[in-house]
Amino acid sequence: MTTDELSRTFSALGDPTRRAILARLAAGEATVGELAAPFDMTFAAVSKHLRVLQDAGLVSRGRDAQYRPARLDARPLAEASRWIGDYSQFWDDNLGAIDSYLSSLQQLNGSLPTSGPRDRRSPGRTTTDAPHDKENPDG
Amino acid sequence: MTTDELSRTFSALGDPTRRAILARLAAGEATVGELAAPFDMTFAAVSKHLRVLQDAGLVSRGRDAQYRPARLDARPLAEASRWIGDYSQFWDDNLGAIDSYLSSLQQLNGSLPTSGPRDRRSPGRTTTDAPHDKENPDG
DNA sequence: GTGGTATTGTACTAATCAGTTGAATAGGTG
DNA sequence: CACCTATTCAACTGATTAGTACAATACCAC
Repeated sequence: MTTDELSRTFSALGDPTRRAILARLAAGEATVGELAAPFDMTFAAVSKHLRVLQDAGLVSRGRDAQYRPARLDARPLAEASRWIGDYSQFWDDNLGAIDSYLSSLQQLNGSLPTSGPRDRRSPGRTTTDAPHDKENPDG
Repeated sequence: MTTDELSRTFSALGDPTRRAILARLAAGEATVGELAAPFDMTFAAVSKHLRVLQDAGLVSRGRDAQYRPARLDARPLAEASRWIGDYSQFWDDNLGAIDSYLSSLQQLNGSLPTSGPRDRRSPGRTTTDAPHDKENPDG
């Protein structure tokens, strides 16, 4: 189903059990049994979570006798962090970006006190497909 | 059903349509119609995506006549970024943390060439519940 | 080889999800 | 008022997900 890397990463992180597994793996590699211990869950369920993390590239597995130790692979996290980082201006820049964008538009428009640019009263759609003033963070 | 904030945020980000919506909203608030335009999808579907983003706190809605303009709210992204940031040592620290952890354990163990600490040959589980050398990033 | 431990595969269930269609609501315009 | 636009609600479908139980596999020790 050709789900992109970023989607798999974020989806994998969307489950608290999987985040806890990653947290555990941050302290070093661990077996399924060790990973399953804190949870009220069968080994098979944890094994499935590991499979999801593995498909997202967040975990790689080894082999040591019966054991298949899992270890953290943080590279996809770096990519996810980079994606989120593209929005950092919207929380650490005191929302300056939004404000300046809106005020620049209201300057052109002269009306509409709080709600920004609403101009289309005709069915013909203005070509508002990609009005990004920076490149689309989604790639 | 009592899904935590972080899970909702990451799950919301796990869909490329929703990420594209956020990317569009980074350029300023937009109506459902505007947001739906680039997608081969009904308005209702986009409306549902917006509901998910809203439940994750990533989007807030306004009211302007028939329009319910959506605008980006990046605060949950900051939290998500902070969570991922707890793992940044594992990608920008040249994997030093993992290496030092493993070598310190092998130093204690003296055997097991590549696979780290595998010691439990008895069913009694060693209390390996929370062996973090930093506090659990999951809270 | 037999038995024990660790892990995964298979088959199943209940819940959630992404999407649809079509009706309903809310508001502006003639 | 009737009509049009924008959006959401309700009901439905097909796919995915998180979990289970149990069998199968892989490996080690005796």
